[in-house]
Amino acid sequence: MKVSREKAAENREALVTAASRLFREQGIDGVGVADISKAAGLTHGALYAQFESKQALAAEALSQGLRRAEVPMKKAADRGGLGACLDFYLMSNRDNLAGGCAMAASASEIARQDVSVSTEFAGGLERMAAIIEATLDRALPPKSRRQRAISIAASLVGTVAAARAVAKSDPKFANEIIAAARHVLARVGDER
Amino acid sequence: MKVSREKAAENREALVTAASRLFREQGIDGVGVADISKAAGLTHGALYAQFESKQALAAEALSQGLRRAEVPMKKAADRGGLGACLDFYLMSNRDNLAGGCAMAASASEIARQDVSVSTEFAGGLERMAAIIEATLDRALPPKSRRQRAISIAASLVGTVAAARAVAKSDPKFANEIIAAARHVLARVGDER
DNA sequence: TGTACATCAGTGAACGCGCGTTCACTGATGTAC
DNA sequence: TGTACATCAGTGAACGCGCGTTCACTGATGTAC
Repeated sequence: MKVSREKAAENREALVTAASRLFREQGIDGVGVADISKAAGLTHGALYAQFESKQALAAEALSQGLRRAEVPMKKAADRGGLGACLDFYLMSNRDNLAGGCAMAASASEIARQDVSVSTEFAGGLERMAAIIEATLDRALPPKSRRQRAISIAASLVGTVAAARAVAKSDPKFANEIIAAARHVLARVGDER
Repeated sequence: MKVSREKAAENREALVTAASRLFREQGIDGVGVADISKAAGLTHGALYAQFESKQALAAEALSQGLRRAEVPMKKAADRGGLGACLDFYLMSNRDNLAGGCAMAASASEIARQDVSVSTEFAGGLERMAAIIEATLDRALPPKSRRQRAISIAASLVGTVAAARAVAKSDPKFANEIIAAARHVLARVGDER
């Protein structure tokens, strides 16, 4: 049956939020449309009334998930600089894999998705680099600042992805990877 | 029909090699047992005569792929130090995604695989860190050398995974990520 | 304001498809005598 | 060295299952008069 425009908008939001969470927990290929619809309290038919395809939902869910995660990261960066920003990203991902970074959760499967999903990933990485760049010494040449920021952003994503990959067999190694990144990447920002 | 022990060993090797290549090209979840068997010139039944499951094959394929890739990386590290080692890894992965690093190709889907696959990934990352550590200044404290090596290894994997993810929508950004990592990670090794 | 009706978000059965895995069978291999 | 036979790598049909997507239908919503 038809529902009010307001309710339909809520349902759409619920689908995006459920997809965002499930994709971060299990990756895009690891979650089916039935899982997502069920988590949103709807049937899969409703999903196709709102989105053209699973890929279209994936692009929107990735976008929402990344933009939401940027807010506290930006806050940490503004308050405590690069170190606080790195700490926030690495610690929140270590302690909460389910609610963690969507880029780290899906990096190596993006190439198999629609180009719109890749576009959202690229935008997320670009904005993450911008947050990091804002913490770097303003005396550094702009080119160097951008290089460092991009490299730190990609390294953070890779560090969390790698830590999660080894966590299944060797949780101590996973923690060692996170801790090493904390020390090493902070120095990348300080160095002249 | 039965084949000679020698031929059976060759067939097993062909399955592992085909799986290793296909997994690097398309990820573990992106390739089916039919694809692998066909690429090895066999039927899927032969795969199950040699391996207990797709997961068992995946673990062996990951192991083989990583060990083979370490040889030229170690050579580059021995000859040209950290810079040459980074260049080799980043350039060979940028120019040959299909034949590239199995860790970068599968990082974010490892958590969904059997623990044996995670174990192989962890071993590969550990050995990669060892190759990098051997290029670092021997005057540095051992703890710092290991931290740097692990962080660089995880960063390299993440850099290539991120570059591949954005390459589908923004190839120029992909190259920028690779180039930034070249400059920045080399300095992580030099810095006192 | 009240009535008639077109709209369309959501339901749930059904679609074809490819997945990983199983299994009865084949027939060359390799062993026992 | 030659013969008889057990072994077992490989074949290919079949299994159940879950996938993403489609579609006829429902019925409350929201519009037109």
